Formats: sequence, structure tokens, C-alpha cells
Amino acid sequence: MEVRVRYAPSPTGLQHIGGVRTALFNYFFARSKGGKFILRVEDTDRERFSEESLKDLYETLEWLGIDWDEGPIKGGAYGPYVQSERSALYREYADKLIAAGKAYHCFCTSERLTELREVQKIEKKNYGYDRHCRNLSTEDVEKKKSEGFSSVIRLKVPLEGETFFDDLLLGRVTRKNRDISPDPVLLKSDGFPTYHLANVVDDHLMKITHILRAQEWIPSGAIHVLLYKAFGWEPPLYCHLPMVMGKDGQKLSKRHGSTSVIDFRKRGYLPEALINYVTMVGWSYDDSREFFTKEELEKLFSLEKINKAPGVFDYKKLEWFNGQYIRRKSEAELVDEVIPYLKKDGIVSENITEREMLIIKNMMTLMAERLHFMSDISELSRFLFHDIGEYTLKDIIPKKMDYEGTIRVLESARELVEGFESRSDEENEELFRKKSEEVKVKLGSMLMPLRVAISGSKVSPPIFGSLRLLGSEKALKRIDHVIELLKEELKKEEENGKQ
RNA sequence: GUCUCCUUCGUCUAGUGGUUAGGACACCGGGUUUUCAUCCCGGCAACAGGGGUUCGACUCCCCUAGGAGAUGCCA
Repeated sequence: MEVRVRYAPSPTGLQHIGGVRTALFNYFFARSKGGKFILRVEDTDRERFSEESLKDLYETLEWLGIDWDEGPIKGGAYGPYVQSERSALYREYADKLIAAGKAYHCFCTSERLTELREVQKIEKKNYGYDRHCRNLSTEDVEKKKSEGFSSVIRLKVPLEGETFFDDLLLGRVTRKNRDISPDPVLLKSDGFPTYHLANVVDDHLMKITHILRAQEWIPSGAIHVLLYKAFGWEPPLYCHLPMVMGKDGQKLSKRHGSTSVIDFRKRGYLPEALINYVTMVGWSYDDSREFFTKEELEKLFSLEKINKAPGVFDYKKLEWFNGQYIRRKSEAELVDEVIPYLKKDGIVSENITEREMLIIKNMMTLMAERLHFMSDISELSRFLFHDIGEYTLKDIIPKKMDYEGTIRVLESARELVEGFESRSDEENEELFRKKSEEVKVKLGSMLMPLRVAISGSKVSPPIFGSLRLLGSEKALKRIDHVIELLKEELKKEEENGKQ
């Protein structure tokens, strides 16, 4: 039998790490089995639905390169794949349940329900609906309806017995029926179905064979099995995935840091790094291998290697993965990646000039190993494109040196910056070494003031490469400017000394 | 409160009765080096606790503890 799985997000917020992890597992499972991956939009919560979330869903999946075989936009034999377009269907199936005595109308107001819950909480009694309307007669229902009271449809959960499902990962999960949420709502008063009804009806109609979803759904599993039984259908196979947690062990959420994929994207994470890392929380291949391309995972993924225990999302490790993937890219690829960030941060012009392009192309070899995120590029390369705003004089002066010494060192270095480009890096290094010996300072003590003068910072890409990219003409101007500043400072100091 | 699930280094994990319990990130040291970074080498560090079963338990069973999730006209 062909494997058919689905990712069924609800467009009520931005796609987050947890959701994407579920999508990935489903996608990889389908691909590894030569089956179908279906996307279904569960937009039955009209209050929280947002167009932006829906857009984000599509963009995120596209960015990650997860394409669905059936689903919205694309279509398929079991559509529509957007639940709000299937409303009539759910009503029809809910009515069937009522006719069969497996569900009932409930007229309780949300005020009553809220009050009920509060009382239960205070009395520390078992929470849940008190089945107030469970035994309303047909006449009662008709009367209420004719009086204009709105109703919901609830599932009649059996009072006795137990319900179980055999989870592919967890084994048999059994619940006594009396422990199941008492009579969950299937059809809301606005006519839209709840998740329970919609997912069961759709999964059955769409011939879904396996349900891979997060473990937070385990408690609902029994409800769903009860629904399948009520309809006389065979439930699909379940596999409840371990949850993704924050550092404190709680369900990953915004307070742990960025959780929406779009945030990672903006920050300059590469999709391949995110895919690789996210898949590794909860799944492993063997005792050593941890780098996988999407294509490899499409072949290698297997349910057997999924871990049962929840996993903590480690931002540090993702960062490391990202650096690794950045360094695996070719210079040409990096150039393409980096340009949007440079434009966005105003480092280069919107219509990149020839000169800018030349620098970008030549700088990547210096930049690549210094990037953890693509967005790091702007701060790192700013000095190549723009003048330096302010110098921190303190940074220019090496340890154990004063203004005079630094000026002397810079003036010596300046001599070598002239004609710098016509010599090789090796030649230049040799010259700088000799020169520093002459001036009787360590090479580092000569290069640091030069570095600050040229880049404006104590931290920069290698100085020779930077000089070459910047051009000696500009470099000389910056050096002269710094020497000037130092001289002014020296003068002030002398005047203060005289007083 | 009740129910369900989970439990190997700080974190992600390998391990399926006999291993010096392996790897990766992080961290700490060292090396390369013109800063930073990269890279290389080394180190620290774990089977939650208690009972069984067994010649032998990280591995199987039970209990306890801890953690998490659910308990919505949200998914």
C-alpha cells in the first residue's frame, strides 16, 4: 500500500521550528517510502486565522525546498485541501454521528463552561465538561433550536471500557474511556469543525496511511480512534514524535528566542543547515554521522531511528551547523547569498556598481570563515565600502606603547603601504617583518595600529587581504588621518603636562 | 487534581545482556596565526534512585522520584 502522509498546519501564526520539524519528518518519511506527502491547511479557527500566516506557510516551505505532492495551489485527487472549503462535509459527517447516536447537540453557553471550569479548579476535581446536554431528548433539542439557541455538536464518549492505539514509536497507548476528555466538541457553533472532527474526516477521505505528529497530541489520540470507530472506519497508523523543547525543558516558545523560521531566515541561516539540524533533534542515523543533505534524508530517513524522549533545541549547535554549511559553499554561491544582506544594510547600492561587485567577489575568501550567519557580512565588510566614522584612539595604541611610538610605527607602515598592491603577500609580509625589526616592535604591534586605521576595528579580516581590497590610495588616506589624530592628541597631552 | 508519555555527559545522541559506555555541540587547556575567525590536538563530563530477573545488567520487569504534555466552541 502506498504511504500517504500529511502536514496539516493551522495558519494562526508564523511557521515555527516545531511545526517544520513535523513537516520534515513527514516529508522524509513519504520520500523514503516512495509515498505521497500532502499539505492540508487547517484553517477552521476563524478567530485566529490570518492571511499572513498562510503566506508565511507557503514561503517557508518553499524556502526549505519542501514540495508537496497534493495540497493547496497544486491540487490533487482528494481536494480541496483547505478545510474552510470543506465545511459542508464536516456538517454532513457530524449529522451522521448524531443520527447514529454517537454525538449530540449541546446548548451550554461558553459562560457556563467557563464557570464550570473555575469551580472544578478550585475544588480540585477532575476537569472537563459535565455532560449536561448529553441526554437531551430529541424534543428538547428541537425546542431549543426553534427558540433560537445556538448549539455545538459533541462526541458521546463511552462511559465504560477503554480505547487504545498502537503507536509505531511508543507501542500501545491505552486510556480508560472515563479518562478521555468528556465529550469534546466536534462542530462549533459557527458551523466549523474542531480539529478532532476535521482531521479524522479528512485523513480518512484523503486516504492518509500514517499520522506523524507531535506527542502533545497523544491525549487526543483516543478521541480520534473513537471517532474512526463511530464512523466505522479503520484508523491510520500513528507515530507520535518527540517534542522540541527550550533550554528549560518546556515546550519551545518565543521566550526561548527566535522560533519562527522566518526569523532564522532573516538572520542569515541557510535552509540546508536548518533542515539538517532540526532533523537531528529527535532522529539520528548512527553513532557518528550528522551531516545530511535534504536529498540524503529523503532516502535515509526511517521511523525506527526516531528517539522517544523530547529534545532541547540548541541554538549554539544550529549556529555551528550554519557555519559549517557556509564554509562548504563556493565563493560564487556565497556572493549570491551575501548580496541581499549588503543591500538591505546599505553597504552597497541597490544597483550594485562594478567596483562594488569586484570587491564582493574578491572579499569572500577572506570573509567566509568568519561568518556564522550570512547577516554577519555587513559589519564585517563595511570598512571596504564606506569611510570609517569614528576611531577609538585607545584601540590604535598597542600595549606598552604611547602616542609617539604609535605614530612612528604607523609612519613606517605607511611607507610599505605605498606600492603595496604591486607586490605579493609574501613579499609584503617579508617587508613588514623587516620593518618592524627596524622600528624594534613586534610584527603584531605594527600591524594592529594599521589594522585599526584601515578597518576601524581591532577585529578585522587579515590585514594584507584587506589592504588589497581597499586599495592603497584609500588606505593611505586613512593612515594619514589617524596619524593626524594621534598628533593632535599628543599635542594636547604635552600641553597638559606643562601645566 | 486526573490521565498519558518520557528519563545515557550541560545539550543532541550511539548503544538493543558481557564495551576502558562511542561521537558531536558547548566549555576548558594547547598548537597554527598579523587581530578575529577557521583549522588541528588534548581535557572535563553521563547510564535518575531502589528493588528484582540473570552467571552477568545502560540494556528486560516492577516501584519511586523527576520532567513534560493534555485536560478549550485552539490546533
